[in-house]
Amino acid sequence: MAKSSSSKSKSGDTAVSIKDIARAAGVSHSTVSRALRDSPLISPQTRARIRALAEEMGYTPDAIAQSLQAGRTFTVGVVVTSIADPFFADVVDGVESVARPAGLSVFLNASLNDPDQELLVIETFHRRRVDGIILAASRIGTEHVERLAKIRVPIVQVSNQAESDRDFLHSVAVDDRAGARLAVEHLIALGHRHIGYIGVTNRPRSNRRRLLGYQEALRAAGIEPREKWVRTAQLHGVAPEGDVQAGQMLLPTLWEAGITAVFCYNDMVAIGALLACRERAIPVPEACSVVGFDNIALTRYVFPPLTTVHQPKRTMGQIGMKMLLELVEGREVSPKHRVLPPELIVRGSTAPPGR
Amino acid sequence: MAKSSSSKSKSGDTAVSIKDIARAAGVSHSTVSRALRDSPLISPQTRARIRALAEEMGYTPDAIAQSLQAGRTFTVGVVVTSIADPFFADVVDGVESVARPAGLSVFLNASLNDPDQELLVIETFHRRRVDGIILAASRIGTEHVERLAKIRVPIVQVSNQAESDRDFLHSVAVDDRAGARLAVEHLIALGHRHIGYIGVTNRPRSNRRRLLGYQEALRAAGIEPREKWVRTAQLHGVAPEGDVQAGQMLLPTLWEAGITAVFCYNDMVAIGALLACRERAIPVPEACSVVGFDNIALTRYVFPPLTTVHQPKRTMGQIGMKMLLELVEGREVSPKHRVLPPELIVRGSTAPPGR
DNA sequence: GAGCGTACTGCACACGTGTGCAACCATTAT
DNA sequence: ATAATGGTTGCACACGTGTGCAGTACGCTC
Repeated sequence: MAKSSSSKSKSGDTAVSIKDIARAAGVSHSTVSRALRDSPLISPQTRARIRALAEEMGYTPDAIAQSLQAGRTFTVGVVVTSIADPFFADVVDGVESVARPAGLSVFLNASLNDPDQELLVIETFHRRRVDGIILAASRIGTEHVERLAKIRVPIVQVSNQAESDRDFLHSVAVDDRAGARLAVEHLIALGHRHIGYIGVTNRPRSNRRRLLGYQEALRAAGIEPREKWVRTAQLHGVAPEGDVQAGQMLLPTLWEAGITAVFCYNDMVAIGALLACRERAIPVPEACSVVGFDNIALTRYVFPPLTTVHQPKRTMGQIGMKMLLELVEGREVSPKHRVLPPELIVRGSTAPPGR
Repeated sequence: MAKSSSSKSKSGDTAVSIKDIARAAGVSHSTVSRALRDSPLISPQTRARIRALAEEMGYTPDAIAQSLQAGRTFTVGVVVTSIADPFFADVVDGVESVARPAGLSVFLNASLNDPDQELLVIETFHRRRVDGIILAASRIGTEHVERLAKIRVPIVQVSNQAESDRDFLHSVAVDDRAGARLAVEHLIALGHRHIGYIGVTNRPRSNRRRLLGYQEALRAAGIEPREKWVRTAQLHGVAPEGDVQAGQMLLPTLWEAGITAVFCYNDMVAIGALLACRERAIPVPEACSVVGFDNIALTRYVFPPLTTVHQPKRTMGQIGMKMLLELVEGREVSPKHRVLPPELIVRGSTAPPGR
């Protein structure tokens, strides 16, 4: 049996098609197609016979041909800035965990945080006729969004970084302002009055919102924000490398400006701040409290464990993919923009001021 | 101009095809096809006219139809155990960095470290007629490898975990034994004589090889390995979560067995060991040295920074993808199995014994 | 002006799958 | 015995692209 099947499959270099099965069974390829798709038009006997034959000949349906005829490919494209970024690794993991059981395969590509590259990748997805696209941390601004509109494909953005609320775009993101407020209110509750913020420029939207939340929390507590408490790193590349350096380089100036606590754009920046404190022998959290954002796995393993604002990264990927599934099926999705609540995670890097 | 093009593209819900262009230009679709592919058969004037028309109508070639006719899809499939695992994130990043410029799109799927799931994903890739497959940390053993052989697709394994050196399989991996020896020799050179090993069961091949290198290094220094110095965690799920717990739970028994240093299967296990030491107030590295494996980004940010064995993860992904490119083009690749040298990275978690 | 060559274009088929419609066969009812 | 009915099956086309081959038109040469 194994011998006969192997000798049969060896007959051609290309895979067996329904035509091959049809020839072997002495029927037309239409009959084979219907038999394999459980059409009621086919008699049970021939169906069984053909299915057995297909099994024996090692038939695997050609998804390319099926896509061409059906007008759907059952694929989605995902664009991230960097695959190695732990934030997006979690998001993609969530996306994949929903897409795979739904029968959709996912194309993954990196944009390297470059809008031109991002458009190029999207163009490739369009050529491949993906059924939908997920853009993570998209930099596509108002100037290029028209090109997206021409592609008649559902698009869901996750943590998008450009301000262009066009009607055909859907999105899921965490409430950055609320998250920042949580972090800063926590520090204020501990007794801090001199609180800094370390930001970045290459994720403009979330950075601005977190800065806004930071300022709101200060004002709500009767503290007037000071310019010298805020430092922003000019970054252009992809995330993980530069972020740590940013925190490491910018903390000292804030420290000299008299802060007793610092809220950082994200966890990697906070790690950099932690390293800077260690270099300068500033005890954390005794002399300086540090708060991050994102709650990546790393935060549990550094010392002291990092107090941070949790983003449900995997869940965001799952929700985004579920929204996309709905859109692909032609259903309306509402609300078009999902904003998830952040959550404060208190660990060891924050304490009352001790200066 | 923008108006005319939008009105034209609005005419149908489906994308414009070369037939639409042909109709608009008053030629046959063959002429359009040739014009767009720069065939010398087409006169420069008609070529220019057709290209302009295609541009104006917003034509994007249908990769599905091209794949069907060409018999190639210009796609590759990548299977990893978990996308969220930082090790594979780096590998996939390397794969993608080679595939994208080469015009190949990559399908990414998770196997969750389950051989059945892995075969299922491979089956999907086969249905989609990918040109090649990359298997990371594959668990496909000798029993299932025959099913792979029937798929006439080039396969490259990265850090494969099953022993089945079949002729059609290519691979790239780091030299686990040499890496383990580097780590243990480093500890011995520091003066340690009581050295433990914490292993895992769900990555059997590399675990066995690292254990072997550990034992070899001990014997080469005249130290007889003791059974109580070796502990192995029974794990089944995906990596990042369990590994830390494994290190955390197994270090104490080794400590009580009198070790002054421990070599861990990988960095996450080592992090767990670090956490256990902190819980028990065992100073690292003064009382207990800790060495990891992989050199993931995390190791630079924990305290103390982790001494570890570097694996060129991104490079491994790139080399694997380059091998696959060669195979896809029909060229022979030699050697079939690339074994890369590891590198010892000395940081702050190792020091002379102080007990 | 006939013959020839060159430059260009269209016809028809291929790739693998799915499906509307017609045709066939067998069984049953009249 | 003939017609009607219902159950199966095949023909032919579609999806979008690429290409071998035949065919057309034109210009050149003898």
